[in-house]
Amino acid sequence: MTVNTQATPPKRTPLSRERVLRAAIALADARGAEELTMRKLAKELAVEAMSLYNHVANKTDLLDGMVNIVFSEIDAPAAGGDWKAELRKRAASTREALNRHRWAIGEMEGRTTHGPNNLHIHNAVLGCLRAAGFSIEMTVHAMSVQDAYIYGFALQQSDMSSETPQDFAAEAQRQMVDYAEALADYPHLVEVVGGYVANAGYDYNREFLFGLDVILDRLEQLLGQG
Amino acid sequence: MTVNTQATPPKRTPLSRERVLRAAIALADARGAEELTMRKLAKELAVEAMSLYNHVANKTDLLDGMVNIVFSEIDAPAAGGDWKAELRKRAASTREALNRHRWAIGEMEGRTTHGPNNLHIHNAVLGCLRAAGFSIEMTVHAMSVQDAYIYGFALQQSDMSSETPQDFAAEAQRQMVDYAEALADYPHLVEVVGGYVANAGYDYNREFLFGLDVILDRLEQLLGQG
DNA sequence: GTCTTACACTTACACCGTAAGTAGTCAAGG
DNA sequence: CCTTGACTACTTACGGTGTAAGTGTAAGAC
Repeated sequence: MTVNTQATPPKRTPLSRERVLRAAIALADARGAEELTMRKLAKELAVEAMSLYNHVANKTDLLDGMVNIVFSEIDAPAAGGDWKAELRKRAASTREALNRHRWAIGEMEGRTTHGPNNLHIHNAVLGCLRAAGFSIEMTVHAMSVQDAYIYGFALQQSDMSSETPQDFAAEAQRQMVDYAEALADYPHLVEVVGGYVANAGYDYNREFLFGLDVILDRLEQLLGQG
Repeated sequence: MTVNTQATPPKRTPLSRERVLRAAIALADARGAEELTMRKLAKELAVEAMSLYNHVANKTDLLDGMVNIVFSEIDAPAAGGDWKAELRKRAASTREALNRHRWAIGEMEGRTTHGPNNLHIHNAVLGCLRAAGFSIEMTVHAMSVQDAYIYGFALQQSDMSSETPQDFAAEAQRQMVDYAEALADYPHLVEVVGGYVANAGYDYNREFLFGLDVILDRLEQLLGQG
C-alpha cells in the first residue's frame, strides 16, 4: 500500500511545449543531434512518441523551438555605448551558446524561418552599429562579416573533437602518428600542426577573440575614414 | 528486333566508386542532402541499393568521398606570389564550390576525418602565409580567421532562399509583409532590410569579397607591424 | 448529468541504413 | 572445352525513423 491514497498513478506533471523543448535540448546536448528522435525524447519524458505531437507540430517545429531557445541565451548588444565592447560581448555569448549546444549550428543551416529571438539579436546588432555611426550600407557589411565569422568559427570548432589546449595538442600528436605515411605531402601542416600546435596547443577562446578583433579593428578604421 | 544482336540486356556500364560518388553529388546538388538516400541513389544508377555497398563502405564513407571531391574543386593558393591575391582566389573558389554543392557545408560539420584534398588545400594556405612572412603563430591565427569566415559565409548563404540581388530584394519585401505585425519590435531590421536591402538588393559575391578584404587588409597591417 | 475539449494512447505505414545470404558473370587455369 | 574462384549485383529481412489516423479518458462548462 503506497502513501498515494487518492487514486491516479504517481501523478505525473503534464506535458507542455516548454517542457518538451527543454527536454529535447537536454537530450541533444547530452547525446547529440542524431540521437534526438521523437521516441527517445518521449521516453525521456515518460510518455509515448505521438503524445509529443500535441505540443509540437512536427520535428521541424521542435527544432525551430529549440533553436529559438538557444538564441535566447545570447546577449544582445546595447546601442550607444562602447560599440566594440558590446559587439564583442554579443560575439562571445553567441559562441558560448553554440558551444553549450553543439547540435544547434547544424540545425540552423538551411532553416529559412527565423525565430523571434534571432530577429531580436540581429535587430540589436544593427542598432548598435547604426548608433556607432556606420552608414546603412556599412552596417550591412559589418553585420554580415561578423555573423559569418562567428557561425563559421563555431562550425569549425564542432569539427574538432578535442576541447582544451592540452587535449588538442595530444590529438595533434596522435594524428601525426596516424597519418605518418602521407605527411611528406603536407610539409606546412607538419610544421604548423606538428611543430607548433602540438606543443603550444590551441586555445579556442583566444583564437576566437583574435579573429574577432581582426574584424572589429578593421571596421573601426573604416568607420573613421568613412 | 534491336541492333543489339550479341545477347545481354542493353549493356550497362559497371558501377565504380567514382561513378557512385559522382551520381551522389549530382543527386544531392539537384534535390538536397536529405533526398540523398541509398535507395534513391541506386535507382538513379539503375541498380539496387545494396549494390552500392560493393563500392562504398557505408553512407558516411559515401559522404566522405563526396566532400573530398568538393574539396578538389578548390584552387590551392600558390606560395611566394601575391599572397593576398592567392588567398582571395582560394576563398572565392571555396565559396563557389560550396555554392555549387549546397549540401556540402552541412556534411562537413562534425566530420572528424579530413580527406586528402582538404589537407592539400590547408597545407597550401599555410605555405602561402608562411612565404608571405607570417610567423607560425600568426599563420595559425590567419588561417583560422579566414576559414571561419569562408565557411560561415557559406553557411549563412545556405540559410537564405534567394540567390540574385533582385530575388533577395523581392524576398525581403515579402517578409516585410508577412511579419508586419511584429515589425514594430525590430525598428533597425525594418530600416536596414526594409529600407535598404529591399531596394538595393544583396549581392552575395560583393558582400563576401568586402568581408574577406576586411580580414586580409587587417592581416596585412599586422604583418607589416609584426 | 451530460457535453466538450484536451491530451495521452495504440496501431499502422512508408521510408531509412544495412546485415546476411544468393546468384549470375567473367577471367584465369587446367 | 570445362572448372573454378573472385566479383559484384541481387533478394530478403530487421530494427529504426517521422508521423497519419483513430481510440480512450479525465477535467471543466453548462
